[in-house]
Amino acid sequence: MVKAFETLDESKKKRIIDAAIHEFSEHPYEQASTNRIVKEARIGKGMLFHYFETKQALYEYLVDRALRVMEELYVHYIDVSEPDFIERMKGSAKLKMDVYRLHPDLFNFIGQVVLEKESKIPKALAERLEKMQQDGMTSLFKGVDLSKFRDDLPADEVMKLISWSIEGYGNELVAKLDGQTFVELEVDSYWDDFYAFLDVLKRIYYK
Amino acid sequence: MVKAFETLDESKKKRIIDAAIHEFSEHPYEQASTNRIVKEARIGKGMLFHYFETKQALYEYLVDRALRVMEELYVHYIDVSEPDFIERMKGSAKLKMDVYRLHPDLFNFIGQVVLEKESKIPKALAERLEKMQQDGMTSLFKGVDLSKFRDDLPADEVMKLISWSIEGYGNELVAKLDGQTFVELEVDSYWDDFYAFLDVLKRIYYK
DNA sequence: TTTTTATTGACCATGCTGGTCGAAGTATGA
DNA sequence: TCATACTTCGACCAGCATGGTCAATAAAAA
Repeated sequence: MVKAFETLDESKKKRIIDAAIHEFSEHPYEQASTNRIVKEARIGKGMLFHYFETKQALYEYLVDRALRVMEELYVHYIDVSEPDFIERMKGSAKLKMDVYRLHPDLFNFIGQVVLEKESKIPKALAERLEKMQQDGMTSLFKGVDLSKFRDDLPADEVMKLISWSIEGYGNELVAKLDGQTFVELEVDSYWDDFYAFLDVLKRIYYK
Repeated sequence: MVKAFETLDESKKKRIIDAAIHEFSEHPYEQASTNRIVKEARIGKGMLFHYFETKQALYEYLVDRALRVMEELYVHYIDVSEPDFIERMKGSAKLKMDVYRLHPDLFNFIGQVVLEKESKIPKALAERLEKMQQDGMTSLFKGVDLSKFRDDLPADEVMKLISWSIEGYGNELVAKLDGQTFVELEVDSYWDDFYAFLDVLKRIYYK
């Protein structure tokens, strides 16, 4: 039962969750292996199935947990009051980065859950996931001060163009950094470059 | 031996290649199943291993073939003489679409090959693949008439921004069309929209 | 008819799967 | 000290899918 799991050593609990999230973030549900999970978590196979009745139960526990973490973060940290679109995107990028630093595997895990063709999660969870995606979308685009945009283009087109540009910038950065272990000091300079890039976007898309 | 395979009925040969490419485009090497391949190709298991000694040999044959097709297409159809960057991107998008229409699974297959972590292909093939990616990149960016660009931004930044915008546009379109079977007639209107979008980009990034 | 070639799919050893369970270890309490 | 309860382990299970083989057959050629 999950009860037994909840009253566990905090560190062992973390080890198990991390191992499981890691496994499920790298393989789709069917391919994810409970054997690898217990190995990485350094526990016996029996324990995992003592805490969680089935692989499926473990998976649902993880999805619920991941959603909880994300909901928490989004509610607390997203600044919907910022009317400047690009500034809002900046905040969102920072949030994303923070989450990534705090929970490296969480993003990929949720990504896998979304990708899953035949959804392995019960309807209630699926709906929470959907809602989160929806909310994330609207919180980025709603209540923006459109008057700042150049007015030879529809505002929604401008916002799309800005998002795509930022996305492209991010992808390029990730590709460039891939494999590198980046020193703390350098990080700041990456942010500075990013801010400069955002200023370029302002010059292009703002009045 | 491959010899036997080459002298095969053209239609059966195609059935086998298509089935194999399909399988390898949907699963990474290890997960791809020879059983599914022979089933889809409607041949006995024995035949596959009569034509190709091992799964690995089949895989290499397919990679070689895919590279050949792509090299052919790129050489014949890319217009490196077009100095207008956005027009060149337009051509590239059209080419991509044509290839996709002609060989739907080929793109995904090559994608899988590139993704493969521990490369399953011998060095010679890997180098050809690398070269193709390199060439594709340079053929897009080399010899462009930079004087058309607005001059308050470095030319390479402009080109990146344009590429990212087009990529974003494409992704959105694909997401929107996902699952729909699109009628021939509608396709033209999608292209029209795309051309209009390219004009917007010209307005933004050209003098 | 005989010989050669093309083709099949049942079969094999192997390896991994989610899940079980008896046993051994540890803590608690009398 | 002994007995009871709770953890923890990993060998083990049946099931399934894998890449690859090969004896048997069908088709074609001689």
